[in-house]
Amino acid sequence: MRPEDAAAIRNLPLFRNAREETFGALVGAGFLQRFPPGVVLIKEREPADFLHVVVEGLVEMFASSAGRETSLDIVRPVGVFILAAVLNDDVNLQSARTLQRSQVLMIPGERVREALGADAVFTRAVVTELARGYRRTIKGLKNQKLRTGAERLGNWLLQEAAARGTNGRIELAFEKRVLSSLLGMTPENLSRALATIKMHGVSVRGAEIAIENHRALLAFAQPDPLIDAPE
Amino acid sequence: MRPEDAAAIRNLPLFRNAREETFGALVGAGFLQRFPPGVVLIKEREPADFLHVVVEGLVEMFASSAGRETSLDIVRPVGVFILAAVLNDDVNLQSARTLQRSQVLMIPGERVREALGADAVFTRAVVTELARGYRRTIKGLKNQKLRTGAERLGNWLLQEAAARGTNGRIELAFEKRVLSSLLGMTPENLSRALATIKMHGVSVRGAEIAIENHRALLAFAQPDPLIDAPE
DNA sequence: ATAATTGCTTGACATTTATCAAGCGTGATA
DNA sequence: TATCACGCTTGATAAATGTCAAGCAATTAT
Repeated sequence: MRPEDAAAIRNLPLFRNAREETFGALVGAGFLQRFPPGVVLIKEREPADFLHVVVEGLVEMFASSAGRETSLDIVRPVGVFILAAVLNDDVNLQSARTLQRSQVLMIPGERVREALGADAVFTRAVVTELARGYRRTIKGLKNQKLRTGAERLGNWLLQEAAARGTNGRIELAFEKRVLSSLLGMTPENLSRALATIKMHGVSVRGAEIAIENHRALLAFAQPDPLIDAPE
Repeated sequence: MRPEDAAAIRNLPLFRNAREETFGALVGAGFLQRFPPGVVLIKEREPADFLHVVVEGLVEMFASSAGRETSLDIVRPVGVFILAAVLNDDVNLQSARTLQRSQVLMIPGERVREALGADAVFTRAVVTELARGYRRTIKGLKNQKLRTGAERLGNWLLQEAAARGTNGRIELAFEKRVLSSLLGMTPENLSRALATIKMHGVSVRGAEIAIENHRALLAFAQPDPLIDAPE
């Protein structure tokens, strides 16, 4: 592991204030692996044996049922996934696959659960991280139940633009079909939603999306901090 | 507080193995209050000052945005709500209102956060409870994104019947409009979904619903443990 | 360079869900 | 008992979303 990667992981809220031995034990027991795009890292229904940390790249969380599939989250560096399943030593509710060439640190779940008993500061960080993930998911549920597809798209664009601080210019880091699934619609409907949203201050050319008229998009999307503010 | 109520709370996974002083400090600092039906206990957007424990009755968690409203969960005795917001000392993402005459224990959030540092066993229980709530919400999101309204209804009925062990006979404990909102549809559409589902082994008479043909309902609803199993 | 693959878009249509309006039935109230 | 209020149901219609099919455009492979 490159020192800068170790530093980035150490800087995660989850590890930032953990004792040095805790961090060492967790990362020391972990495997840092590189994966090409499109690799399935974990499958729903299987036991959550490892806590995963996305060090580099991009990972899609998704789930299937009765022949349908949906994307639930995109994990960017440096982010963690299946923490809840690991802590409760339970099966995965989601699958994960790489969207780009990615580097992932896998820490044995057993070690994570051990660390809980040994390091109170780490435990407190786990509580905070879990609570955050919980609240993120509640926001996702509200987003899904209270909005139409086009509105979800509009708010997603506003969030992305705000997160990147790139003055309303967004370059999609993954396929539109993934975005459509994340937003809870079909690829066809994302195309149409993008067409609709062009009338509300957005321009689209391929993977390049730009918010030309911020005010107009705000009026259309009606963002709500209790759904859209980063958790 | 009646001794049997204290015992019921003590028996919550959250408190079961906590140290006696922890439990005493938390419950001692709390207020046990009775409310008639329809009372709003907490409002979204407001700081989460108290951890709430439903000792008796029934509480609906709901949220609004841009003029729309949806129900997110029903909390039964003995259940806890807004744990995540309390732990992160953040605002509520949901509102809560009583559906029946209810008895609610309110524990100051400050005390809960203090107890986190003082009692490792309690902290571990908080981690487990949070992880459980997290996973429950992910299941809710999958339910919403991967199914039609009628399918959600079918699976809700199967869950209820299984939870009560009442041989497929379900008596609704709250209005159908609440159920419709919980299932992510309008009251009108719940009526239609109930009509549809009569063709799949279910009979309805007012608030009395019965699964007459379990096999047929299973075939229609296609329950999935990764969505429907209790967490 | 050409061909083939792939993802995206568009159109036509079906299904699902929401909205608006009217009517029904039960339980509460006078 | 009669009336009223309320929640639920049903019908008609509209909006949102999904499906199927065809075509387009950019990228990849040959």
